Amino acid sequence: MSARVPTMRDVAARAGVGLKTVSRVINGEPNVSPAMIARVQQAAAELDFRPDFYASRLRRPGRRTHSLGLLVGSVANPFWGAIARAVEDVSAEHGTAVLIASVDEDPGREQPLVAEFVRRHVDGLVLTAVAESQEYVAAERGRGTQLVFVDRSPSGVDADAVVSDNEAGAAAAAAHLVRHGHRRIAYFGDDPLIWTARERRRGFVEELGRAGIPTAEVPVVESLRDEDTAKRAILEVLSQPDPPTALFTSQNLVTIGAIRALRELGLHREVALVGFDHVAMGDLLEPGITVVGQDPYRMGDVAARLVFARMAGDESAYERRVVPVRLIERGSGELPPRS
Amino acid sequence: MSARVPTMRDVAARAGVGLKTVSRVINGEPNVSPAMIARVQQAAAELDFRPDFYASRLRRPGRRTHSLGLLVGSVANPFWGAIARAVEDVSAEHGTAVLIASVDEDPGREQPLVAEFVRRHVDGLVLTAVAESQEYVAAERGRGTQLVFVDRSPSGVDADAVVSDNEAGAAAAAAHLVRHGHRRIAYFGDDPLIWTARERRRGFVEELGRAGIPTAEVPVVESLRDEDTAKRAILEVLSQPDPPTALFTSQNLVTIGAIRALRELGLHREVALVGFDHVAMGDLLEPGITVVGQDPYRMGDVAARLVFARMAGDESAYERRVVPVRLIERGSGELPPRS
DNA sequence: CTGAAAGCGCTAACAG
DNA sequence: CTGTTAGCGCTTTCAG
Repeated sequence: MSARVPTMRDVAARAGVGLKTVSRVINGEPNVSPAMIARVQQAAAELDFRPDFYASRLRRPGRRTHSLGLLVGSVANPFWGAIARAVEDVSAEHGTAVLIASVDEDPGREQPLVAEFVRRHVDGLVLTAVAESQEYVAAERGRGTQLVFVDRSPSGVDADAVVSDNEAGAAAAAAHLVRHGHRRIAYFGDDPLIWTARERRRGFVEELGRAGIPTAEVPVVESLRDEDTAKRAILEVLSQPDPPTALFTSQNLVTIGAIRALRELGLHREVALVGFDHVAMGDLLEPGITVVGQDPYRMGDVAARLVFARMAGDESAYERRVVPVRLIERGSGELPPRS
Repeated sequence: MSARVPTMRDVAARAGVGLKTVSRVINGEPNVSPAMIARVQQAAAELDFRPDFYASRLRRPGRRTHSLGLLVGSVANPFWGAIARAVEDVSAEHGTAVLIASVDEDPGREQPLVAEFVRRHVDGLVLTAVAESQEYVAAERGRGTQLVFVDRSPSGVDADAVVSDNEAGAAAAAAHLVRHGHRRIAYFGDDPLIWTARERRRGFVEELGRAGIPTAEVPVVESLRDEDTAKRAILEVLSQPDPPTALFTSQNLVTIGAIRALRELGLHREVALVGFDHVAMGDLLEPGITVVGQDPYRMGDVAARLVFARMAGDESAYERRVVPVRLIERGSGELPPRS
């Protein structure tokens, strides 16, 4: 059923020339007479010949596949979608194809997915670290695969990483709430196994400490990984005696859970809220949602350019590039504490 | 700098066996003594040998690369993100890698991106049609590449396609607004070059006709491709004398533009709105946004399963699978006409 | 300028 | 059960 595909040999036969001449023409190598070029091109066109990308790779020095492996949390999440799009765009500039995979937050899937990329001989990797250690990548690197981590710093290995300024952003959120008069501020975060979650918690709690709030007394709820768990946790905290007057949510799904919880209790104009990362339409809600905005497209862009630089031979020291974040006031974070 | 990678030959030498024996062990072929298996596996482990995926493909019947090309509008858009995620998930079940690319709405990019996928010998393609004709895919199919279109039906070629029930959804929106008493209802849509935009307009306008509204009098504004253009167009229509009492927006970005325009004019509780496709947080706005909800994950899932069936040899007639949509009432679409 | 020979890393086909 | 030989489609090397 699947038709036989013409090879270079077929083209050579049809054009009545040697195999190597066809190879020269197809690859645009010099030192071929115009007449030959024409004959070969015609024969190739007549057969609709397409060179076998992977066969040609086999004998070429460097053996590049001009492809790149991209491991994201989940493409279905707009945050990762923006990162993916940036990586795609930069890759397109370099004639490089992008292989994509989503790990979710399953540590066990990270290494197999990376191994799969490597098996396919990608030239570079843009990775999201979800496992406890990324030590295993050393072996891949030893084989000449360049790699960079995005969004989260790796453990157990020295490598390039492009991350948001998580700590500063969370600290800014804390300072903002304190400035608006809050003292009882609760933290709702993702799984502390995730690097960003730890950074944000640290930035947040330490800033409260600097503001003179005993850090031991800050309510901290963690391991919230979806809207629903977050919503339930927040409902519970708010229904206890002497509840917090302000909330900080360390991630967009948690922020959405908080919004839903506050609405359900009718407290969305009473309890202040600052979220880390954008929430869609956050400016159109009542009140608008104050967030620490990240720039995922920028992160993806920087990360991709970094791998391409490495692939081009850049051997300077590994670095951590920090992409700034920005507190965006939209109402929910400027609510005063309830009497 | 990039280290030399061990080959099967190296493993054979180290284990003191023939090349083919190593091949057998690596591929789990039968008829190898346990002792041999152990020796080979140890040698392979010591060298951290990994078979060359593409070299092995070369001599294998079928020549499968176990990879799939996915062309979406843009991964940065959650609609396509969900489709991409579904395709990824199904592909993972089949041990197949996903190559991804975004076309935006640039008709000129479609064919080159598909050609690039084909050049890399993907086994199958999941495609979004943005060019005027998809006739060119016939050549690819002739080479044994299976393909399916998603979201939009192709032109000029008979092929599998998975689409939303655009016409019925748009008609349902029109009927809903009529039922709530509206007669002057405006349509705001995307570029009519896009198949879905045409289908939705047709479904919408024809339903109004059936309701006895002269279709020639229905205000139709098209070619709105982003929030901003949409917002401006809607502001303009609403500021004219005798403005519509209800709006239908045929796409999520246009819907968002409409929401912004209505807010700016303070008319969000006066003018009814039904949008096609989900808008994030649409249920939390005031009023909630009534939409015709699509199921992009489902579309991606069905499309992916269809290509895999084709790749497995299914040669039944090409079909168009229609994924149902659902009108979700949330407030904005149930507003009565202003006096 | 052109082409024949060798070989990339691996698997199929065929002997032992 | 094991190994040898040929060859996948192409590029390199090297000789005309």
